[in-house]
Amino acid sequence: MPEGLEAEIWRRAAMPLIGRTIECIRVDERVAPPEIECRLVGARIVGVSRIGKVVLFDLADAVETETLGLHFGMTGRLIIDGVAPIERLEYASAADRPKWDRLRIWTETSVDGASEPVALRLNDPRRLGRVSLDPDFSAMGPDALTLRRNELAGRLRGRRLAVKSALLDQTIVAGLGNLCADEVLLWAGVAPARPVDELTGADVTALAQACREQLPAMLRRGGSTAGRLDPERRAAPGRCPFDGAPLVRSTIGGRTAVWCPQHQR
DNA sequence: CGGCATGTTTCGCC
DNA sequence: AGGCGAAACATGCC
Repeated sequence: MPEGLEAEIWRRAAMPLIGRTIECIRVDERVAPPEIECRLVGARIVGVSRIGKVVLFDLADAVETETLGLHFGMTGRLIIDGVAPIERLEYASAADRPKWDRLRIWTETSVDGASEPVALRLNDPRRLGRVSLDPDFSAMGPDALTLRRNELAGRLRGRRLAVKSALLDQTIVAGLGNLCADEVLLWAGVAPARPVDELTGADVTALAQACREQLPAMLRRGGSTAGRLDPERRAAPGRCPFDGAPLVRSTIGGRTAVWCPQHQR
């Protein structure tokens, strides 16, 4: 479930780390560069930002490194000072086993305490998440939360893939995952399998508007599972929350799409 | 036990 | 060459 909305929740939760110095690091070398330890110990966290689904820690005094990037994959979650801002990840284990920690960072304030909570833990059972140094975002599309109609139109120009596949392509729009993509299509009234070269100008406008209006609303309510198509409704598609027509489940781009054939065209 | 799952990367085919 | 779809990745859970 970690989509851009979850990354934004974690970014905000990580703000208290700003100003702290990294004292100790442990990584799972299968998902993180081994040199991270010698490069980052002694560095200071000077900012926390987000691009799409990636949380970024801006560093000062690190060795040949500006930024630490956290990619959560399908089941990664962030724990800051022992607190998980998102306790339950949909489709992921509810457990939090230490053996699933892929990155641990201790800072000076966290080493002090008797209980010694780790300042930052990336806990990921399925190990599809990644830790990166100075990640390259040159190909990344505009962020979904602030997407403008013209930005979307520009990124879709010359393409013919299904609109849902386009929304999930991070080089077209950054931050949307499977749940948010379905939610945006539901609000915009666009069928997920529609090829993008057949979309009208009004469709593109509606898609961008659905992103700008619905994604922040979902963020306030708790993330990508806080939409009209909640996980229960996805699992056993009931009726469309807008018009009551039976919802349909289909596979597009290898992912499950839930949509309403009545009003999504 | 088999099937399914939020994401990204890789492969092979036009 | 590059767009696109399918498969692969890894692993827990129902």
